[in-house]
Amino acid sequence: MQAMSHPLRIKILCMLSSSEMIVQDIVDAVGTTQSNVSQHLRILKDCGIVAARKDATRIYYRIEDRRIVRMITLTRDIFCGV
Amino acid sequence: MQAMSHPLRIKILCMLSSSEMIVQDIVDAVGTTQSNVSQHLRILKDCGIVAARKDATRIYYRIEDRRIVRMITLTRDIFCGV
DNA sequence: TTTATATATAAGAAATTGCTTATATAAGGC
DNA sequence: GCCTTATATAAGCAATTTCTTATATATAAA
Repeated sequence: MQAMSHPLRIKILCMLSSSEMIVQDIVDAVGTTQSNVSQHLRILKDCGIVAARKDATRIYYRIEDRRIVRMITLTRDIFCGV
Repeated sequence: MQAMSHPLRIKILCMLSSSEMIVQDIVDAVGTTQSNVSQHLRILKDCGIVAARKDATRIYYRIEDRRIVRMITLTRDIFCGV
């Protein structure tokens, strides 16, 4: 849960809860450095919250567990107004 | 969400999700100092996650929002095995 | 084989968080 | 009033987290 509770990581998880994304698109969307995003993704991956698949040079990240998606949705409902 | 994601605060919220409690009982249950618990409770209160009511010298803490309870329950389901 | 693109990792400074210790406040009992 | 109990707050150190900068790896393209 601590892994999910960083503003940037929540933002990433919100995006990933609708579809998988490659790193570069996440970088563009959140507006920070590639290195920073990579490090946050690693934290999420190490906890098993996201999974990655490789396609040539690109790496797609996604949320595997449907319950994590539910949790993100619930969080958004509560804190971003229903 | 960050406010909820500290081990001790999750423990406190788990307990509060079943019933309101006074500070001293929380202190006894989690096994740390009174000061430490007070500080964690303040963080939770400042975010509006818990509310307090006073009865003479005792202060009862509780979770007001049912959705917070749902969130704690969901978290427990996910991370403590269904 | 060199270059460019996509991503990951390492290292260290800066910022934040958490805990401890000490003190403050408030209420009740003597 | 003074003592005790319940709780809160303040200050400072320790630990953790975050971001930046630099470098590494891997694949594709030229």
